[in-house]
Amino acid sequence: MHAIEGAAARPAAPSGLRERKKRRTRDTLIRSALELFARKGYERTTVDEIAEAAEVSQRTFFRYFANKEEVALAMQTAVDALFLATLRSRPAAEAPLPALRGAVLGTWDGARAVIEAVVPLELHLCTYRLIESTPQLLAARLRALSEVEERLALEIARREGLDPRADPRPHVLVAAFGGVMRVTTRAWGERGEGGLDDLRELTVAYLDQLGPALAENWRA
Amino acid sequence: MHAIEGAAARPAAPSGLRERKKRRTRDTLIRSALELFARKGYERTTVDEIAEAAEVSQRTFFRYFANKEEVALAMQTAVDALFLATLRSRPAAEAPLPALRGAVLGTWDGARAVIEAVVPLELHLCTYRLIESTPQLLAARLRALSEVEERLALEIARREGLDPRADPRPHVLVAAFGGVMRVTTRAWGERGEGGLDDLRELTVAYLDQLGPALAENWRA
DNA sequence: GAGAATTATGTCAGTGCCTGCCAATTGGCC
DNA sequence: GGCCAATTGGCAGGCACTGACATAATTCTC
Repeated sequence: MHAIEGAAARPAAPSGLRERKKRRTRDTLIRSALELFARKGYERTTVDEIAEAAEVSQRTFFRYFANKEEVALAMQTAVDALFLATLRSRPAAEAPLPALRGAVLGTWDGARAVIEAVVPLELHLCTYRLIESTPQLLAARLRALSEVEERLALEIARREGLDPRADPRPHVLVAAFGGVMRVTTRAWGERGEGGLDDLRELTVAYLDQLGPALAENWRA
Repeated sequence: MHAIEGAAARPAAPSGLRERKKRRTRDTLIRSALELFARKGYERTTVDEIAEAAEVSQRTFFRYFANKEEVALAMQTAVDALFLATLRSRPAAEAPLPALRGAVLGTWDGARAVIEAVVPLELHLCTYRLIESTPQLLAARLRALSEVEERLALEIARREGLDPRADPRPHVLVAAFGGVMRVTTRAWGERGEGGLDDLRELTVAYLDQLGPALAENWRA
């Protein structure tokens, strides 16, 4: 095991006993961690507790996750990979912003399956709010998002046949888009309740405000 | 001392011997830390070394800064406060986006003075790149920026007489603006060399791409 | 199917960040 | 000088994380 592999890593999964066992251990670690985090909070949960709940040693935990943050953000990372894959599958004729918008809306369906294969959906929604309310986790999440944005920008540049070093538009577009997505997630989290459908709805509403917000006169 | 106070905290600084000594200790800690970080890298510098260089105990270090990240980002925090103050001093008639743009450009001048009162400008520029290249610092910086953005959004809402809970435009605008600012800083850092003037120039160039990047057809 | 090669896991010791606690020192004020 | 309040230092300890080595489990090879 060199690094954490995306959900769709290799074309044909080796799927020996070893691989399946590793996947099970990893999933168990994630589930144990998210449950403990939801119950006692992130900072009040020690890695030792997570390892014990998953019935492995602390050292093994750190062989699966580089740090405590990584296990907390594991499902978000999986969804990020799905989002990127969805964008790549968009028709080449589509303009950049509609492609991003379409990809984000198209991701929710697949995301549900990816998540529920590991943890209950309810627990994942709890984690969203946990991240927003835990400074250290929010910081780590924002950093991960900035890496996603970088890859999105490269993909947009590729689609448009541009050199991302020469033309700032891919990075600028993705930065603006990413900013709106974060604000959306945050606003959704603050609303307290609400499921994935509400988040989807809010996403549309906020993205539609991007044009008007940049307009000179808001009173028009 | 309850918390870190902005550069312009109280109307009349008490300025007793005690206060001056505290400020000197704090500035010395920042300078010592940034020098060590620039020389040996962030992770390879221990808090003990910083404290020793500033001739205080480790315990005292943690009375001035909540953690190691905070001292690394101290100057950026000061500039953030200046930026917010600059925005507040903008004419009320100005539209949101021009006000943000004007504030960011107007901040550079004052920033130079604020910085050089504590550390050499050159060292501060080094720190910018250090942050970009140190995962933990970048994460902390992004989180701090998201807090700044929240306050910016509230200020924009106030200027426009809007309820930020009801109208998403302040948050959406600031998120897009903040995203572009981060991309700008990043691009500037990757260019290797370049001073504050280059950053200012790049800021203008990137902000001007915001409209075009959101347009449907980039080939027009 | 037995042994060899590979890989995952456990144990242990150690470093560094950070905190609570209490004693000692220092500055402010009469 | 002498009292009060604030600052500081030292110490013990918890927790995140890492390197090194031994052990146990798979997979490979014949």
